[in-house]
Amino acid sequence: MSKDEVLDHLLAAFRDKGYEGASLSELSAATGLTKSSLYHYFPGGKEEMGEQVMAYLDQQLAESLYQPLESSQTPAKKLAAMIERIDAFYEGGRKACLLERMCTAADRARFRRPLRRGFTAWLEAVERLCLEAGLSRAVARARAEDFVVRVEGALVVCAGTEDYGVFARTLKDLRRSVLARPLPPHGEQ
Amino acid sequence: MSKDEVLDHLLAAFRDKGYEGASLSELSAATGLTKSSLYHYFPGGKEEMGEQVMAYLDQQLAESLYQPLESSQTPAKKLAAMIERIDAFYEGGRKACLLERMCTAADRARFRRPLRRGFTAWLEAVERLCLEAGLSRAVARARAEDFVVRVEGALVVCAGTEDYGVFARTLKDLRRSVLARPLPPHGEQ
DNA sequence: GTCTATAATAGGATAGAC
DNA sequence: GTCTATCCTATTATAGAC
Repeated sequence: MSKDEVLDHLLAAFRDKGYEGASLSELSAATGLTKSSLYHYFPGGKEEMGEQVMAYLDQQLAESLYQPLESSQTPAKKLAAMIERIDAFYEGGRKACLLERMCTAADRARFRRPLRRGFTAWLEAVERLCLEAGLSRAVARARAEDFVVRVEGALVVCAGTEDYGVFARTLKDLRRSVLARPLPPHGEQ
Repeated sequence: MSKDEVLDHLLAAFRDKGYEGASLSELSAATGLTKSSLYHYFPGGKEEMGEQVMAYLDQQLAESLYQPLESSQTPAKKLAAMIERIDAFYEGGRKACLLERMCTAADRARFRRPLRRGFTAWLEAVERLCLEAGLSRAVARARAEDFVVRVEGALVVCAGTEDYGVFARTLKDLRRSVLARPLPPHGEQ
């Protein structure tokens, strides 16, 4: 079995159970490898597994989410494509976000940097797209932040309520609003 | 020590470390009680602690967040007051949400119901406020969902990036937008 | 109601054969 | 590279004294 296949299974396990919630026995079952074999791949034990899984996710997201944003398509089409990939990646809100799950274990120093890196890579990718669509730096930054905030929040609310319509509605609204021209503020009663 | 004081400390521990991440030793240290004393309060062990902590949170939120929404103030003032309490409760994004943390442990049947209950109570409270402000049922429902989604998402992004400005900006935008009259859609390039 | 002491188990990790 | 067998520690949980 290739390293990437192992990482795929570990990623799924950490994402479903959380870092502390996924025991070595479960990680062993998830990969089909014995604990000892896991230690062959990851001499640093569970922490190294978590670390490498985060690096693996980072690479996966760069390939499937961020690089397509650098293509020569229109910003609107690239936004729609990214949102579609996000929907598929999180299976319509049924799968949690690894980054969110790893926040719980952020007291472990090894995870703080990759965590921040994971979020900022995403934020910056969306911000670049907004800039390309002609939004100002300040608006682009705010829209990117709102985008990531709402995707993460929708995943949490889906997990808590088991109402996966939340994710669909959130993505639909983001598709509509992220690149829209900013409006002058209006009276809000 | 009163039961509520014990629950306060347990709530903080579960919120900071997550359900699996908070060991009995830590819960013991957090409360100042020995493990055995904890079992006196919670014969069902750690699961019962988690269960009762969720019920305790439910009651706290009802008192401090939802009941004030039933007062005779204007909707705008009640919204501002709730957002201020949310800001204080989560310490400007520095404290996680217990509900979010418990989602990881949702495979334990005992937590699924209180989790859903916790989220729906919040959703319904905001929805009632939106209705009171004259929004249609459909818009009120969507605004409430967006409200909870964005608060939860902002907490996640804060935890991941350690940039607590995200929480402040999210709350500021919610204060402005939640009760605003809906606009007719406009061309979005 | 709080403690000391201890059980029983599961967790993470290692040694060494093949 | 994968396995069996094993170690040590931490974890959840209980018994029983005060």
